[in-house]
Amino acid sequence: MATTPISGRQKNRRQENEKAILWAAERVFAEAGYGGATMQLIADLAGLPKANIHYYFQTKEELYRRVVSNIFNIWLEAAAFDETASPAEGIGAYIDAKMDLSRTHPHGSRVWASEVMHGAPIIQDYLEDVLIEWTEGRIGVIQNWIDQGLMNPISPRHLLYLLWATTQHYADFGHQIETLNNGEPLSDAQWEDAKNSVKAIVLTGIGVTDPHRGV
Amino acid sequence: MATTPISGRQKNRRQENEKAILWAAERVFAEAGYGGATMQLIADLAGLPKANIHYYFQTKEELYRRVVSNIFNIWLEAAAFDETASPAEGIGAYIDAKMDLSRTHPHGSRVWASEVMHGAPIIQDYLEDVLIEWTEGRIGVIQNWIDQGLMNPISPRHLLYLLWATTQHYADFGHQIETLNNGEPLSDAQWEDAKNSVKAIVLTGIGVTDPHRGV
DNA sequence: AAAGTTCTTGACCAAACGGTCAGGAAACCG
DNA sequence: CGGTTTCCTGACCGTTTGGTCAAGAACTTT
Repeated sequence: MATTPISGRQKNRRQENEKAILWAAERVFAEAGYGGATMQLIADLAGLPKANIHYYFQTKEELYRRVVSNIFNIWLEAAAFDETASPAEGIGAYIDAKMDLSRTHPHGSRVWASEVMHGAPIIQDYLEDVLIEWTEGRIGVIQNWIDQGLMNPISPRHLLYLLWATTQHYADFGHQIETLNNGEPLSDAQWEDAKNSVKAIVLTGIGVTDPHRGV
Repeated sequence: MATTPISGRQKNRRQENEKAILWAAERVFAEAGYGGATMQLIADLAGLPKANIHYYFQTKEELYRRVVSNIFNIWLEAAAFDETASPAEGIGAYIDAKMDLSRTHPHGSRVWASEVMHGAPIIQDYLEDVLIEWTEGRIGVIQNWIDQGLMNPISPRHLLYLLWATTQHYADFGHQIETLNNGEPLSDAQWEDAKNSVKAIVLTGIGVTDPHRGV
């Protein structure tokens, strides 16, 4: 009775090992890039022999693809906005959500950025399917807001690019930001400051003022 | 007399070869990352045997360092703003200049982004010396504008980050933007559109309106 | 034209890479 | 328990990598 014979012990182990490998792979791919990452480094960080990594993920590319698609799904699920909200609420909440993602998932953001920067050789299909559809949906929402006179008539597409660029910058260029912050990571207060600054510029820029603040 | 025996023929050749190698290296590093780039690929693209590359640049790291520092210098020289201009003129021109750089030097921008994203292992000294100084100077300029009441009191630092992020996004994520543009590169008109959209959001966002346009 | 310097290059390493495999250990199931 | 499947891993392999080298070609200088 000391060792409770849990049914599905193997299944648990499998999940844990896959999780550990994906966790390690995300970090190694983020720090070294796809080409610079080695299966040995991933194995060491995951605390498993290299051959075991290949038992769960047959090739480096398969492992990488899993890492990238995980990130993409997190990003899609965690951050969206729809037409039920006002522009100030919708875009404000989107900025908050994406800034939080940059803080909690910086490695993932960097893997994604690296992949896109190098021409998206592995996940081009994601771009062409899911991302195009998502983007066109959001452009429609913003255009509706404009048509209803709820915000300035700026190009929805370029507004989206500005939002992506700015929020992800805090993850992708986190090292540069840290260097410009005396080598220290941003504190809680500094993250709040960053979020508020971005929201102040963008919400004013599109002609909606934060309803909870006078100027 | 058919072949004019130019003195310094070797010197010319040296310059041309170094130029060709740096040109090729910038592209290969941008497309494959530091780890994924191979000296053989660079050699092939430069049209020289691999051993010759090593004659001009002893190691891969030395070549890479030259590429990155070239980019950094172009970026510093081509884009700046000082207090002689108004915020609208200064920041507007800065956006124009950086957007143009993103269009004309996308590879360089990507190499720089990759390097910073992976923790700046090679050019950390640049970040700590030149970039910190440059940034603090620009923050001072913006703070002066704010103190004189010429623009809204937003955080100069986060405004800079937003400007860097947004303008460089058009180079670093150019592939994604292209995919979202039916696989076509942005046309001249679309680039103008992008520049105007960014300027419209940012200049309105900081409380200065483009003097040459009514709302 | 001879001597000296710089440049060029095919052939060649040692090291590191992604991936394989056989055979043993552990867990599951009847 | 015994049979079957799943999991684990040290040793190994072919390939590619960054880098070297020696011998010759090209250019410069005297």
